[in-house]
Amino acid sequence: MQPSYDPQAVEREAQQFWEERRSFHVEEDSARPKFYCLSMFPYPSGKLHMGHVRNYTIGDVLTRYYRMRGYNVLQPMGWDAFGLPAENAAIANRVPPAKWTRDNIAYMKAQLRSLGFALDWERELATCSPDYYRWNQWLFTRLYRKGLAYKKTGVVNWDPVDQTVLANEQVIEGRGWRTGAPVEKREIPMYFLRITAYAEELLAALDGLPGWPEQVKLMQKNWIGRSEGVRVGFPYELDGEKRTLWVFTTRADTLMGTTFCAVAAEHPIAAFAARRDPAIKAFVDECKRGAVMEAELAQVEKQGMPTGIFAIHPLSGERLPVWVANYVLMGYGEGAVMAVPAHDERDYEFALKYGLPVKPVIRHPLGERVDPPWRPEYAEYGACINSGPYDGLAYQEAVERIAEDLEKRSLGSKQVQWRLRDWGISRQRYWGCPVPIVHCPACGDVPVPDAELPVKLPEHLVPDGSGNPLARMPEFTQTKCPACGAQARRETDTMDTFVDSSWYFARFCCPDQDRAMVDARARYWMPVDQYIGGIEHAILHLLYSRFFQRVMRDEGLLEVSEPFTNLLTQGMVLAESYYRDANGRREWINPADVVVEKDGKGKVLSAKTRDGSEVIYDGIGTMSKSKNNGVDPQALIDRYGADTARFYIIFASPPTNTLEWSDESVEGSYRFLRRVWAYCLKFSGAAAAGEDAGREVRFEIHSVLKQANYDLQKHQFNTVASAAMKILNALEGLPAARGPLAEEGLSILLRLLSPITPHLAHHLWRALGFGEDVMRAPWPEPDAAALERDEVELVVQVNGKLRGSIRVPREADRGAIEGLALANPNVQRFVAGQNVKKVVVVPGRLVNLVV
RNA sequence: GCCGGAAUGGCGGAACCGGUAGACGCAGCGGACUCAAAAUCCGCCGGUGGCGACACCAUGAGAGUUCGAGUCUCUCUUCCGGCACCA
Repeated sequence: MQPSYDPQAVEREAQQFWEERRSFHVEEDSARPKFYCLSMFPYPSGKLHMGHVRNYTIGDVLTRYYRMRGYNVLQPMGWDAFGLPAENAAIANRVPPAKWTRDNIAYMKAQLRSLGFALDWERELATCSPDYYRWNQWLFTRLYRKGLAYKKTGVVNWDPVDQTVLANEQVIEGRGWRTGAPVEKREIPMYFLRITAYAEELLAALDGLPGWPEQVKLMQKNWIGRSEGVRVGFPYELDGEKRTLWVFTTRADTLMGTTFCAVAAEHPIAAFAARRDPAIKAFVDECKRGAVMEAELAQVEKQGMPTGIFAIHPLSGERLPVWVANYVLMGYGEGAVMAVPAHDERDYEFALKYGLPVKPVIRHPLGERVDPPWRPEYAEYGACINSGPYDGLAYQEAVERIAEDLEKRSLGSKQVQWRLRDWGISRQRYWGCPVPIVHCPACGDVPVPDAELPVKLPEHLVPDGSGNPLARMPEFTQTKCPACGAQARRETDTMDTFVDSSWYFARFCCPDQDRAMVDARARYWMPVDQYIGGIEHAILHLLYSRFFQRVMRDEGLLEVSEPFTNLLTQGMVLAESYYRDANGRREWINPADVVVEKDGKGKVLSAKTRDGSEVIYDGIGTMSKSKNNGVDPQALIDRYGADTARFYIIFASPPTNTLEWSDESVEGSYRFLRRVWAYCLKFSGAAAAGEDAGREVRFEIHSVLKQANYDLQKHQFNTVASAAMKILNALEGLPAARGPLAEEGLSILLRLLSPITPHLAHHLWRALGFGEDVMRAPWPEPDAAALERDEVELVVQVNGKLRGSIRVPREADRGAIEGLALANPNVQRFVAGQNVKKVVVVPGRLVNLVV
């Protein structure tokens, strides 16, 4: 053995060993249980960031652990390679997105290799490859023919100066990121996938996912948003023509309290009113300005205008004014609401602002009156009042009766409403998968036939920020109609990159299949047994993938309905940020360049740059370019090696928590690995002693191992790293450097470490002669005999407060325990002269005397 | 605004079913080794009081359930993630 730990040499040697043996290549094998372990594939943004390293380290720990437990483990890797950043880079550097993307992939792949992940690189795929995206196109044409893909208008952010559609991310405070021009909403034709057709199933099936975190299931449930209510029609007249204004409500019991109706700015009534009244037109135009983000819309001040149109209450016959209001969303329900100010907070605020009547119709916990300010009790359920024939009815009954009465008049019925909207997949961008449609003047929209797929994206174009360069390329746009052969124009929109990532996990099972989207191998590997990725994907990506899995199932491509059996959502990686004032602007200083001074207790006194100028601490937050607080994983690997990086990331925090970066703790992890090396060195050089003392040490090692195995099941890997430290501490306490117990303990330690620090464990396992390949050794299990004890320690409490402890034989009965507890001198002090009313004995833990 | 989380020493975290709060590590302090430094090793390390045995306080804040609450219930505060075109 080398006298000191040289991570670079150890890692080079281990990686070479694995590569020569194709250690991570797997095939279908019916003799062993399969385990498909998948981490979310990266967007090739340039270089790995710490979040990637964390994600893939967690996945790798699981992969290596399951391998050692005897599973046939698939862990693949690929590239989510289409997307906006490549176009931004193209605009900035005048490089084609294809080249930029492929260069990034090459660099990041080398980084992933240097981290020693047990990845089957023979399955690598990139979504920007025609071999991959042709199956997006193929599936799209199937869905189009089934009506599960269709065209309608959708709303986009429009930059009037660049004449370009902007992503939400490109809208900064309501303005275009490059032009600074106020962004407008614009309606354009787009293709949609009918995810709502699967809403019911996507919701119901959440109950069958015990391996998913409750919080994610709850978020998806709320996102899908099933609500039962009543669709209500309010008749009105426009230019003498009879029409009905439809609304949806979950509170039909409050229908008699409706004092006005409100419609979204995009609603036909608003459009009509705007045509005859310039003031309304100005207001509607104002509502249509600004970006499409819901978070922004929900926070603007509630505003509205009367349209001058009146609708008739379907039951009372009252004339109700119809308003346009900015808080009504066109995308949800009917784009119109019945307003019941007495029992809805938003309606109440609006009514108060514009002097509209408030009519209480529910007896709420505070009584029958509704007086300002708004109280949440006003919205609670209660018996109907001021509601004519419905007076006295409770919620459920009132809804039934009102729905019946509406149905008799053909002005409503009970209905289920979903919050989930169909998925608009058209993007007016270049670097994406072309939508395989041809527009023919005679035949309309014609899907591209299978034989002509893929519709290849030309790779040499360089976008400039205005419009889609594909649209300016006649070689691409001009084509023949596949149906009639006439001159036709090819669609230039590309697909949302979420389409690419909604089925890549199935393609990893058979990436070389060129005749079908997936084959029988996908039926062997799917579903993914363990999926690992950021919590930020809890809704969109995971819901789209569940949708695609079902679509592919219904196409006969896959058997199972759920793509991911178990889900682990990792926390974000955070870092401190520092800035100094540079002429009124904040100049962000990378934490690596900041020297922090602390007081005797470790509290931060001051922070300075290396050249001595004072900087201001801005707290802890996600690593971002804007705050210049990113820690480059490469610097870490170069300095300490991959194993230290991996160990630190696992040790610092449980996988689901945020991880706060600390350079000092990295140093501590490195120190531990050096200690492991030093101990092994001492062990290898020592003569074997016959016996080493230590029933206690053996008990310690095996109980730590037992706990570590339990923690692995729970995916609490930080305490597994702690367990490795505890075992080393225990071994270092042994009198002899080498003996049977040292040997046993070391073999446990190295196997326990091997999923976390695989290179080090690989090297030491071989160097100490335990075997050829630690990955092929069985996972260590605690020895029941080592865990047996004759005596146990019990804590003694008086009235729940700790007063002492006693040692009792393992088999001691209640009476004996009670006697020993009372005999304890300190316990006596607190019990003396008082009646013991009750004695609680928790076996193996404590005795509580209640006096 | 709506939906979902989180909060424990100076710091990251541990505490399995409601049963010894602070495992393991970082930082800090003291010491050994050294000409010196680094590295390494040993000891201390939530707060207050006490020579000490020990006592009291303490898991974001406030209430509640319980023999016993970091853990369960309610209210609140702060921070984080998502909100459909960032991925």
